[in-house]
Amino acid sequence: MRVSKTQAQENRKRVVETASVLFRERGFEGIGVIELMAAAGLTHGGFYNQFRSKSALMAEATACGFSHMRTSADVVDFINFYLSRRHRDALGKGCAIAALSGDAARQQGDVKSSFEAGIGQLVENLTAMLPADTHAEGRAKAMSLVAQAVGAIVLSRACREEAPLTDEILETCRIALLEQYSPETHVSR
Amino acid sequence: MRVSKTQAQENRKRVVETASVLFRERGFEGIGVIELMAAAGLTHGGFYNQFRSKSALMAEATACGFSHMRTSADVVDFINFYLSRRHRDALGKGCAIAALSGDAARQQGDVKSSFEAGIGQLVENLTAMLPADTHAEGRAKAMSLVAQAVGAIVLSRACREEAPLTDEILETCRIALLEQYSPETHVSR
DNA sequence: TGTACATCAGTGAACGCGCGTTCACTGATGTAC
DNA sequence: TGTACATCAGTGAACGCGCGTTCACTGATGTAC
Repeated sequence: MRVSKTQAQENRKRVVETASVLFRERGFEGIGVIELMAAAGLTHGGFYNQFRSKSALMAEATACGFSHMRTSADVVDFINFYLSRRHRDALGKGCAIAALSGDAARQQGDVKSSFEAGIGQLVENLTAMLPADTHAEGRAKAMSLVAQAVGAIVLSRACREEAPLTDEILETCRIALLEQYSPETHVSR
Repeated sequence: MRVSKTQAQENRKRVVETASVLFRERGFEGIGVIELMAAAGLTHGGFYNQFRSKSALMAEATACGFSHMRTSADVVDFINFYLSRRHRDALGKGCAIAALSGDAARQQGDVKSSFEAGIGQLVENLTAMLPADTHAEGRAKAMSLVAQAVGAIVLSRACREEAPLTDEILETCRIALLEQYSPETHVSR
């Protein structure tokens, strides 16, 4: 059953978006092509009409999991969102960097390139928000911030949800980051 | 062919240690029972004499990838080692927290418990090395440090090795951490 | 100490299963006239 | 505008493969006498 070109485009887009969520939730190896296509309301046979391989979809789907990040108004906003229980618990809707960096380390160049772009963009966005004498200084600050934010979420997620450590890491790092990057703001504990 | 009890103990230990390295290198899903046992010089059939399941080995093998961490003499030592190219590139011999936290988030409670213990121990070790007025303050500092260190390695590893970003993240965070946690020491750039 | 036998660490074939990928087919869409 | 046909997005069976796990078996170890 052939489908109109616009319909086909929409289907393709839906596959990428569905994959983006499911990869973040379960990892690249945690979801297969068949289940993925079914989740997008299609059967698996058509997959290779649209994508060269599963790996190609990984690269494309990952790239689409970064864009959400731009919604933060300022650094305080970003820190409070990124290091929140809500973000930690919403794997599929959260930051792809935090959810998939570990997996990315074992993937091919195309997937890693997506991550470089995503990390680079996040760092740039934050650089623009941070006060600094030089661009280099701002960029260095942004990079430290991102590393600590990503590290905190990753560590927090590696703990059982009933373990006190999972919240302790998140809260401790959130407060530390607010004090470091926005010292004039009152830190709510 | 039965084997002496001490030999059997040694074999079991070798399996755990081999698994510990291979899991860090390839992830929990990246290596199977058959290849794993072969790497330890055994065949796969005996696996279930020694372990309840692959998942049980994951928990045990992970725990054994944390102990290396205690060799650092002080915080400067730790930071310079942890955020080094050498550590980043030696996945199998490096810190299990950095190598497997992403995978751990999708594992069962037993594996996560191992991570909690590993993270907790690393934080404690660093707390003892950091100057602080109260234990709570030292612990908070240690946690921030660990989050940034782990985040930096994870992000660095998600980049292609030829991408400038991979070294930039590592060096930027290393310098930032040295300045934060050991301000009196001269930072070598 | 020597002999007979039970134990059990390790072997390797086999299990069902889900994976990524291929392919002949279907039938609505898009196009040439 | 209407008709005939080529295109190709999507279908679903099938492929080989490697996975985690099971199990009947082997034969040296450990033990009871």
